[in-house]
Amino acid sequence: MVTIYDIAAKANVSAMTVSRVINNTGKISEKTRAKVRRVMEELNYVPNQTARSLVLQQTKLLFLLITDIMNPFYTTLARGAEDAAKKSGYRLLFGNSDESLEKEADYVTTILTARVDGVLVAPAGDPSLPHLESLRRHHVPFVLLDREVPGIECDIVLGDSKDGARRLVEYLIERGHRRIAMVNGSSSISSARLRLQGYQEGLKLNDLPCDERYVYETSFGPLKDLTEMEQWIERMDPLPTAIVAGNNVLAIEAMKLLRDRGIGVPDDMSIVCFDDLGPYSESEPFLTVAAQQAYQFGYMGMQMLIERIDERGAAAALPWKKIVLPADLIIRRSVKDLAQ
Amino acid sequence: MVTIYDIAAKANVSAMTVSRVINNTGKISEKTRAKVRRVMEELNYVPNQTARSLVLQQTKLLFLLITDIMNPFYTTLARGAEDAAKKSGYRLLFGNSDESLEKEADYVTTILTARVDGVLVAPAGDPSLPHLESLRRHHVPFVLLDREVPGIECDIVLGDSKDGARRLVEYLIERGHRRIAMVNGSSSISSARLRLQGYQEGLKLNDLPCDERYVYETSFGPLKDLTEMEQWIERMDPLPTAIVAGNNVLAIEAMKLLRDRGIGVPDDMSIVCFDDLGPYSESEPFLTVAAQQAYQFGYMGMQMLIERIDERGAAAALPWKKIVLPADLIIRRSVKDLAQ
DNA sequence: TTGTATGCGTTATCAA
DNA sequence: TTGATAACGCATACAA
Repeated sequence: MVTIYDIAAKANVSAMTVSRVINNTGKISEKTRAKVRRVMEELNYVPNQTARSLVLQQTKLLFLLITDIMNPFYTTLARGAEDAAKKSGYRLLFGNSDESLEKEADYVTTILTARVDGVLVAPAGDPSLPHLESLRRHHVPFVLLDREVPGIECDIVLGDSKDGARRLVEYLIERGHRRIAMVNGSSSISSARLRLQGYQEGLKLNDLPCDERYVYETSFGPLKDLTEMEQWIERMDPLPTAIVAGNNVLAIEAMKLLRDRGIGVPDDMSIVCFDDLGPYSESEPFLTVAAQQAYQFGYMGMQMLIERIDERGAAAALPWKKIVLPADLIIRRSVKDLAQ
Repeated sequence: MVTIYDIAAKANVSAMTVSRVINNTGKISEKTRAKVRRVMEELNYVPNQTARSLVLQQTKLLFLLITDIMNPFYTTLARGAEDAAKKSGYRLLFGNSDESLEKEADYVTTILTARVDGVLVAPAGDPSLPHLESLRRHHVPFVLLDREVPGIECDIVLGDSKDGARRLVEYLIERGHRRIAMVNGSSSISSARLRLQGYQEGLKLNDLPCDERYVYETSFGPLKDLTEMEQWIERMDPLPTAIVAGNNVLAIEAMKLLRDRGIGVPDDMSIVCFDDLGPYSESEPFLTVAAQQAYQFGYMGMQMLIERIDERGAAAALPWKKIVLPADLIIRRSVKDLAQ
């Protein structure tokens, strides 16, 4: 490996002079600067970030941990985070926890040992608490995305899940739907809980009963086994006329199951969901969604994180910030108007 | 930061003893081992990978560079790479070049300075050559994915693009299509070139003319501006009865444009494409595709990479390996049978 | 404007 | 079975 000493020797200067040229610090004569530069090019020198990090105690590396790399919500969010990080001269690394606490724990280890300067985390759920405490204990600044974790105070970017879910339900009710079911993510996830609350609130505000057989709880993540959801659909009698899905993945999976049973959307069943579908949002049946501002989640979260890092060591710590982004109701064609 | 010396002091041993406990090397009495372990827990010690990498000259970190994090082909591939890396005790970091040479160059810098042990690269295209040469010059083992780059010899996992494209065309011809257009990625990308060749070959084998006005070249990546593609569609006279898309992104975008002009799929226009759509493969209109084994790309590529890393320093270097994975033709419902 | 000495946290080597 | 010392590649503080 070519080191700063190799450059120094070949350029007839000290290692320090080379270091100064690399970092543009101190005063260097143009002549030596040019000479050093030339030798660096010749030898294809690349500074060893490992050594640099060791002495500087910072890596200029940020980390984004998402829970489902197959979900357009998170990939769009990743693009936002990427752009914001780049703008501030940080590099960004990704990790994918797959909604698994175990993998999340693994990534926390990576993060800790890699000594990244900060982390953007979409936690797997409430049980992620020890992972976050671990980050906190080791003074790794982090910003939470999309999900709150009871027991930890921190900067966070959230969507207005309750409001969004309520609006989805009200939209359905306005179109004459009375039997509205919900398929949702795990209740150990704050956003899932809020979406359920919003759903229930929407029903109550319109004097509709909350039949718990119409609510099915599973995982937001990549679903391996759909037989349970299938059974749920079969058990519902009478069938609902509409289903609210807690996120886009669930909506897609539910639609597949319905289709397999000859139940078409929107003719035989209406479906709405949280989160848009990225590039696939305009595939039939043009799902009506409460679209979260995925890109902004990443972009604003990253800004908060970098702010937090830059102000590290400041006399008074800033109070924790919480950004709540509204969801946009995008009306497409997955809902049948029963009121006509 | 808690260091190995803090542990050593509190446990009344030397730093070396602590190091041995951490790494399970050398002979340690059970008593001291237990004592050291206890102190480590107490102080929440996490080894500093930065320091460790500096002395060991290896990071146990692998890198996966993809070109489009929004594309299910790459996210599925990423899952495969992740699984294979984990199996061998490596950690995996992701980067997203967005089909941009500039961002790719940036990530190469990250890779070089971060001293990762190896890289899986889906190159942006032929102009990626200098980036790969840079990796080679710095002895960073790498495996190419999905695209060849003329001028560099290395391990690589490819799809059989030419064969897949030809089969897509032949499928269309069998169903009575005669005017078949193609929208494709940049000709600076090997897989795009091969898909074009496969398309042309399919036509020629069936004595159909290759009208160059029926071929439109753009980018595989996130498309910002669709006006050019729109103009291409308008210019074609007569309209083709079918379009072959060089990848899934292009198929989706083309479909949107067609739909906006009132041209329905498959009734007014048939569409097929390379690459499946992940979770959205069963959205209407159920695209017929030449599905690549995305997960296998990642999994096998990662295996080759790790093999290469493990055998570094071996007397005789292994010859370069090339894996070509066939594409599976998945028939769904985006093609109209004109032959009936 | 340039150079010397030192330390970042860890492990390899050799000695005890 | 344990410990002292040096080294990994770089930047800070101070000296020249």
